[in-house]
Amino acid sequence: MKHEGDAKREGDAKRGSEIKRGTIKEVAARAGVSPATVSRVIGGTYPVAGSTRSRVQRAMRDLDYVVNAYARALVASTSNTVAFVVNDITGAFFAHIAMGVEQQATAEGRLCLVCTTHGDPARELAVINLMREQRAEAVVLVGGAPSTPGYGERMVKLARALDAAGSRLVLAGRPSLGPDVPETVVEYDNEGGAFAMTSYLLSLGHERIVLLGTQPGLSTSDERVRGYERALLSRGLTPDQSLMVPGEFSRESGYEQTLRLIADGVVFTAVYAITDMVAAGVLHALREAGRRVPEDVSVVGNDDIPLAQELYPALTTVHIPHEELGRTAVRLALNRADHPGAQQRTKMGTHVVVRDSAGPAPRPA
Amino acid sequence: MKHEGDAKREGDAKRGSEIKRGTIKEVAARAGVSPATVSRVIGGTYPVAGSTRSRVQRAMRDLDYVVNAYARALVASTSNTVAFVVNDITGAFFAHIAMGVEQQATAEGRLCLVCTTHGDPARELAVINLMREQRAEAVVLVGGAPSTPGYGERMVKLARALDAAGSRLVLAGRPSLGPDVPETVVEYDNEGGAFAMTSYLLSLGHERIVLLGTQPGLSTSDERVRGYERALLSRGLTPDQSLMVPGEFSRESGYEQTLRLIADGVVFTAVYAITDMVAAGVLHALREAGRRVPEDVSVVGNDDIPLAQELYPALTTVHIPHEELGRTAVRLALNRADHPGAQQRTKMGTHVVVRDSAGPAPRPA
DNA sequence: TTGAAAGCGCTAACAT
DNA sequence: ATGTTAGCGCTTTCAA
Repeated sequence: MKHEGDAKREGDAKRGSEIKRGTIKEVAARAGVSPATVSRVIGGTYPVAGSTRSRVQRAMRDLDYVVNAYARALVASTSNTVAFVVNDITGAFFAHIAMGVEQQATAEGRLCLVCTTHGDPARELAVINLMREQRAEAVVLVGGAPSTPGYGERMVKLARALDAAGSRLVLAGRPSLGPDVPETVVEYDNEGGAFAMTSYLLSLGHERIVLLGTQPGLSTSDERVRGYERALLSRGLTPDQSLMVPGEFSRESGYEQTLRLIADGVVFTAVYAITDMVAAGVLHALREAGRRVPEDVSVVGNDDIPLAQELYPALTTVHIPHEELGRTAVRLALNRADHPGAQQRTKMGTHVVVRDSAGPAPRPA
Repeated sequence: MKHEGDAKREGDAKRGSEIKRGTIKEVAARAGVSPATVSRVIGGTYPVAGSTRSRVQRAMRDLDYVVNAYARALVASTSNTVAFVVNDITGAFFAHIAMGVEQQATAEGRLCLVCTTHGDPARELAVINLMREQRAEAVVLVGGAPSTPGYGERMVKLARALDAAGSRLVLAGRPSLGPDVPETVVEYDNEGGAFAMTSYLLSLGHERIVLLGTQPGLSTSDERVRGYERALLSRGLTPDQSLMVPGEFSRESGYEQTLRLIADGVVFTAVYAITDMVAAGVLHALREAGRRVPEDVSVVGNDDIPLAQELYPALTTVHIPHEELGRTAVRLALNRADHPGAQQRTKMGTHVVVRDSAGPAPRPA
């Protein structure tokens, strides 16, 4: 009905022309052939006489014809579409993975659907169903997973449903749902990165290292916490709960929590911000508080988003191969039919990138 | 054929089950009603007896049924899809506009298709055609337009083609194609922002202001150049070609061009970087060269991406209402049928955000 | 090499 | 309130 309205109004404005979407039939009529022949010309995968072909092509050009992707998808029962679901396109972390996803999808001749969830698990589930309606060939979930009760089971169900329909659930940067779930997962070594980073700080002589911005229940956060604790323990240190401070993955949170730590008189010589964005806030707060980085306090981050290089001092952080991760995820998912034996679960490496924001622990005054 | 292969392999793995996508017919059979009734239950816009309704809903749940968006779109001849075409999702500038687009599209019940062009006009044209196939309700082009010869005409053709098919070409942050083109354009006041920023620097006593990163032919760049020149002229100053240096919209370019200026011995007291990213490079180069900001040199940017606040010193820049722009673009495009009189061309305001990177011009030594 | 016809899954008249 | 029928635009047997 909406389109009726459309047509009428536009009709008034432009001497009675209806909304016309050229169809294969019209092309056929104009070229004096049957629709089937036009279809064959379009498909290109079937013998058509040269003269007929050019007549048809001519007609298509004259009518400025474009195929109807829906009609085609309906009969082909494949959509050439990859969907990706992201927390927030705006964040550099997500954006770079998304970039990889889009690149690979395009390279494989697919279109990309995006949806954002803003961290809402319910919305995530809803969105995946939308993608199911769209018959997306793969649904890529980007970034850390919540672990609210019941969430896991529902995801498993969705994974199976997608699988049954010939589609695929892809987890990029989040943990597997279980051993028997039909899924493609590409993780990165969160725990290893956190372990390496914490070890690095320890090797610089730091012992009271704040881990800032933990979010219990979020996979990304939990894994980093584990790496941090493991590094401490392996040096014979006991993780101090008062040094592990929860917070959001945001600049503001980093800023506020740091000010609070200082106000509370907590003693520390290094801050491991759980995210580069958080680190940005930490740096800001320390500067305001008159503490020098890295002379008085060392600050490190995690993710190695482009911002890390721009911060002052340039941020030492854990590098994650964002784009590569996105590309791999899509590649695995789309080619699984052709390589039945191929591994559908991969973990990519991470490593510490040393810049200027961390230095030796200051001597106790 | 690809799916045949799929099915066979999966079949081998999982005791002979075919790929099955539940259809409305199966639901109907299970509920003991006709397909039409199921359709009515789904649509919800038609009277159905309570008992029948619940039987149908039961069947849908049992079969884990989801509608086929393609079949639906085919008959409804509307896709519920908005496409957006972007240079590079990774850039904060694009990402924030994209965010606005996605938000509004979602709010209006549409799905989002994304494509990236990486600045290639040919690819842009190709992508728009893809969107035409997808019958997207609106195709949103985000960011500055190239002005290669012939490009304009082809865009006009596409705008008309989309219009004829009931779709809409939307230009977000790029100039109109012409007065009689069926398009929705939401610009922002590029020239005004550049004028205001340049005036601000002039008012601080700067006279030799470098404009760094111009790209002749790119709409965004050209407009900013105009604003810069107009501000100078209105103070009786003549724009000095040697102070307008071309470059890419990137950090690296800002860095290199600044070093080159210094090496060449060009005299200046302020740098107006055409983009915040460029400004980041400028700051870096100046720091390396031992020039203090803002004491020795003032630096300002344009766009007000989040990075601007993180830079040290925090960057004075021109604010652009990115998300608002994206939202407005989609809103106008989707609601044009309901508000036939509504303006389809808008220009949003920009303004200078004063932070710490610009100060009074230094006294000549 | 080409055409005719069937049908993909759904909705929307038109009947009942 | 529900069922029947006829397509939407395309691809794909099956014939010719």
